[in-house]
Amino acid sequence: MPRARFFPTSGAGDCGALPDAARTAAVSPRKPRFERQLPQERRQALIDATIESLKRYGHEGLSVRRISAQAGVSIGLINHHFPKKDTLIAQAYRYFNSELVGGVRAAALQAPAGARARLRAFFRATFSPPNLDRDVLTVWVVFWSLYRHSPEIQKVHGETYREHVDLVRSMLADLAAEAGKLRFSLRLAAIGLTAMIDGLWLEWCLDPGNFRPAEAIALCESWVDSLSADTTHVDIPAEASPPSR
Amino acid sequence: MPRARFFPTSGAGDCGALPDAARTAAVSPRKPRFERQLPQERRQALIDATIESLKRYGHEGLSVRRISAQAGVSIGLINHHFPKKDTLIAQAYRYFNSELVGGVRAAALQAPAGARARLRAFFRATFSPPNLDRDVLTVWVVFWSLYRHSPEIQKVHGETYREHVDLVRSMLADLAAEAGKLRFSLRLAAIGLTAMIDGLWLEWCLDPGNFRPAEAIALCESWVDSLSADTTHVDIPAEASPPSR
DNA sequence: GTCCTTGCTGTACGATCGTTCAGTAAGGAC
DNA sequence: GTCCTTACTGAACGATCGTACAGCAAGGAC
Repeated sequence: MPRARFFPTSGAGDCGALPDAARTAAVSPRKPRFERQLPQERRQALIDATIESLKRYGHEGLSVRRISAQAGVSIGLINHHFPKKDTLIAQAYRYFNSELVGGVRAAALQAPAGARARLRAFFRATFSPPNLDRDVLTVWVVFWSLYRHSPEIQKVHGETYREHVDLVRSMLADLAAEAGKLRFSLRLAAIGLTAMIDGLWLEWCLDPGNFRPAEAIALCESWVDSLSADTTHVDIPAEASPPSR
Repeated sequence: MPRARFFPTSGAGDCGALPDAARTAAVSPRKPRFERQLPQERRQALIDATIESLKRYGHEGLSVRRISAQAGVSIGLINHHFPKKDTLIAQAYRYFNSELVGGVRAAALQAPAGARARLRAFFRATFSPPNLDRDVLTVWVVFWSLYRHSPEIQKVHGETYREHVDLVRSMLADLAAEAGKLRFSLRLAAIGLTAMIDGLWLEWCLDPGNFRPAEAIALCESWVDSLSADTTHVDIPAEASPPSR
């Protein structure tokens, strides 16, 4: 799956109406009204158009008319390639998430060896484009708003979110192997770091004027510092129903 | 403004159709078809119904038909009390936010004296009902999805979010006065703590099985600990455009 | 060239949306 | 009791939604 394709150059958004010259004077090699594409490619183009439409119009960008206009195709083509609109939405959500998670994962993996270096690269990728983009929040929030009443969206969310947490946890596990016992259990440390990252990302997207990306990175690094500092281990009081994972 | 009114008992949701007995046999003291209310009270009832409708139906709960059904009134009444639907939505958002912020603020203010005690009460209020409720996220996400294209929502968000950040900052200022210099500037410490809180709250609402509220509180307390621990002060490298606040 | 597959178009349909408005009736003033 | 104000109802409007489907046409097979 090719990456870095979030801003498709294909969809012009003003398609559907041909220039007059092409209709009235049907002269010479007669330009075709549309181009056929392989189903697989057309489906990806529709997914790209869906994400772009959400970026532009927010929740109103979810309609088949907006999406088809963005993709430069007719309304009916969506139902030709996807049984229902919801199927397209869910697949767009999956693609959107996998692109973002894949980006930060790749940044972490190709960093110099060592847990701290990998974490640093991970933070830098998280707090820079294309991840740190207000449009990403716009799109994400629309998907979230479908969460409670769409099992498809729930399924996709569960899978991609797990990917993200596992990435964070594996890096913290490496850190623990290098620096000794952490202040929290690995599980809790991953939860806390994920919360810090998500919260900072959310705050920045809502109001980018509040702080600079470098400051967000410094806050994350500092939290990791305090994790591996050899203070007393914190024990959480047990309760009735301990979490399963 | 009375508090603890998030689950109005008024709107039954099945109103609109009267029982047959009340229509056909017009006997005796003839029950009135509806009850007049003061505009102020009816407006609040519609705001309550809006929030309840969003909790139940998510984004689909935004329609005037769902809201009026929830409130047990006719469709036209909404436009009788609010010029446009968006006005009702914005006012519901304001009320929703002020209730939640007001709750945690009250909890912090009536805690025993001392910065740590106030922060502890603040954390406990944040990570317990009615704040820690999946329905709250459902409602919030719908409001967020309107953010980018609604100046009204943006205005309300800016005002109530500022309230929240100011509350966090004042408590951290007290902490600094008691415990000496913090690891970060007051501004950055407030940003980090807010991020940790919001991130944990978000994670829990998306998947309550992941961790217990007590663990979230422990993570927050631990972060405050590391803030006031007298390690070296972290300086963030300056950049081109420093944030204004 | 002709044929055939099928990607693709675009109208049509019923449902639901936000808003309007003419009319009804609740309930206090008197 | 009568009158009057106005909270309230509910049908109707045009716009837009997701989906269905009959027909057009691109472009490879031959």
